[in-house]
Amino acid sequence: MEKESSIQVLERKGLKKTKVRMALIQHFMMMNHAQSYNDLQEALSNELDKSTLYRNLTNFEKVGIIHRINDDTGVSKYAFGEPPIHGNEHAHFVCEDCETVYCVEELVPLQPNVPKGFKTKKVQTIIRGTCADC
Amino acid sequence: MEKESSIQVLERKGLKKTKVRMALIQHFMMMNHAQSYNDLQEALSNELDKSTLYRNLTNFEKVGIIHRINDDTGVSKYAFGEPPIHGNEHAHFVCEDCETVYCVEELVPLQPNVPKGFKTKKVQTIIRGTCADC
DNA sequence: TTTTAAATGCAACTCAGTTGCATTTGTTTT
DNA sequence: AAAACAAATGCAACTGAGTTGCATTTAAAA
Repeated sequence: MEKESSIQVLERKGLKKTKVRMALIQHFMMMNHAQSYNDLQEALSNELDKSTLYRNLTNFEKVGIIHRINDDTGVSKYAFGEPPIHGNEHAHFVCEDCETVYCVEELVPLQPNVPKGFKTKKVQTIIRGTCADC
Repeated sequence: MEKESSIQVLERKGLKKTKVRMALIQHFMMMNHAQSYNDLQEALSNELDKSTLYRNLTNFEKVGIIHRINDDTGVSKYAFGEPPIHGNEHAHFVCEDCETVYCVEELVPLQPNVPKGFKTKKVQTIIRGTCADC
């Protein structure tokens, strides 16, 4: 399975191929952990407008290029790849030392029991601990 | 097992018994679902100062009267009771219709497998679906 | 009752994220 | 290849959650 280029990603999703988007996608493909707004700005030398970046993140999430992760910091982070949907679940590991967020395979798909009348649609898991670098 | 009063809670935790705190705790004890800053302001007729409320929430959380919950809205919610610690886990149910957050018993304590070098300390679970009222 | 420390209220601030609008760029049509 | 169109960008101003410093009040201790 060949690795897809940023251009191919944009074509496949039917989005315009702009410099900003290609740089963003290339960066996401390089990183093995989730990126915050600030991480991305820094990676792109702070040359990018705030609203442009946020709008691209929103669009990328909508079409499934990236997915948004909510750790406990109150700051959203984004990682490359489809959002975890039913049957394709994965968990997020938050390092308590360096705050880095990684996507990890979710092996045990837990079936929580909920009160009567409640219907479970999906389950999100956040694992907290220390990462390999800390 | 007798139900504890708000005064007793504050005494047990070694906190000063103020009107604001008693009103807050009484409200938390009444509600069966998590409360946001706005929920609490409304419940207290918007008579309370912003910083006072936030400082009390922070203190209550620190001593374990309430625990903070992070759903995906970016707005913190708080629920009565000890925070979920290891051996005392519970999950949070977020209704996708009304955005209400409930604490539910976590029956299956899942053991996610993480990459080599990663150490799991705790696992947080968010269940999404529809609640009994929706 | 006086003293002391902590809780409250107020105002000003920070920081993430959003919105409206003018300009530019990528893509489509002729 | 040029014109036309829609979507993407940049800018500025805004929103809303949460924080901080400081003066005043209140609960608890002496």
